[in-house]
Amino acid sequence: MSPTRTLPLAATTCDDGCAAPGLSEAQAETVAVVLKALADPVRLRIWSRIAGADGQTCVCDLQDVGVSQPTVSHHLRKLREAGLIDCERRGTWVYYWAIPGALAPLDALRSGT
Amino acid sequence: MSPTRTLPLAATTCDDGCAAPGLSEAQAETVAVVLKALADPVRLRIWSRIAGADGQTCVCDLQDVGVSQPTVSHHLRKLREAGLIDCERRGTWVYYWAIPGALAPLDALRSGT
DNA sequence: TCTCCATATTGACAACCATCGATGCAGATG
DNA sequence: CATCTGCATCGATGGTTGTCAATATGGAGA
Repeated sequence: MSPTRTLPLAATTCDDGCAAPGLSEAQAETVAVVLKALADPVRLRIWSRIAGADGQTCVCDLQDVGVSQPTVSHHLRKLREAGLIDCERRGTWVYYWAIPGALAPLDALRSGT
Repeated sequence: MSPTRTLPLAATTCDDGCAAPGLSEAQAETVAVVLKALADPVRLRIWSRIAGADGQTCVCDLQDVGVSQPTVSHHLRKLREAGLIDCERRGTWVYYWAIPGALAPLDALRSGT
């Protein structure tokens, strides 16, 4: 209950003429999902190997990134939940590949809208 | 102390001929700094406004993103510590702008190397 | 069926993080 | 000098996350 103010007529804001709306809340949420999935050094290296591979990548080829086997599995699940990779089991081994266009949301960072 | 094994001759690994080195540990660390800074919906919206603005952006124009003023300040600090933005105080108000080329490390995601 | 191997899941724990209210600080203004 | 305002910092808190040891799962082979 503030008293009746009659004088907030002048400069309640700065005059930089800013009106840029930027990303919407929904857009930001979508992009953040991808960014969060990649925002870890270990996951980044795993992703770069899978995405940079010619075909598919066996999990057994990802065990030299410096963390334990369960941790690698944990990171693979995170990348899968973010829609960046998918996998298939063939016999004893499990193979992962990058989902095409999964990084498309990141284009929203490049400039407007 | 495992006993002398003489038979690990066959298939200890799969045969997908994978040899992709992917990002180095140092590279991953660098890229992850930028990704971590942007991997939050609120920071993303703040960044998109600052980076999308014509000139500089006054903090007072960033107070409508849905969090308290101290939280906005906290996010601005995170972005600054990550080298994405810089600021300057002019009189009563503080103005922020995007550091050119700050997103360059993200090019490492696009393909090889 | 019994064993072995590759991978996933579980449970626990320490570290980190986003958020807010309260407070501090620096210009501007009277 | 006193006060107001815009922004930053502090301290606390609940939630999330990366990590590992232990265990489960499921296919292959003896």
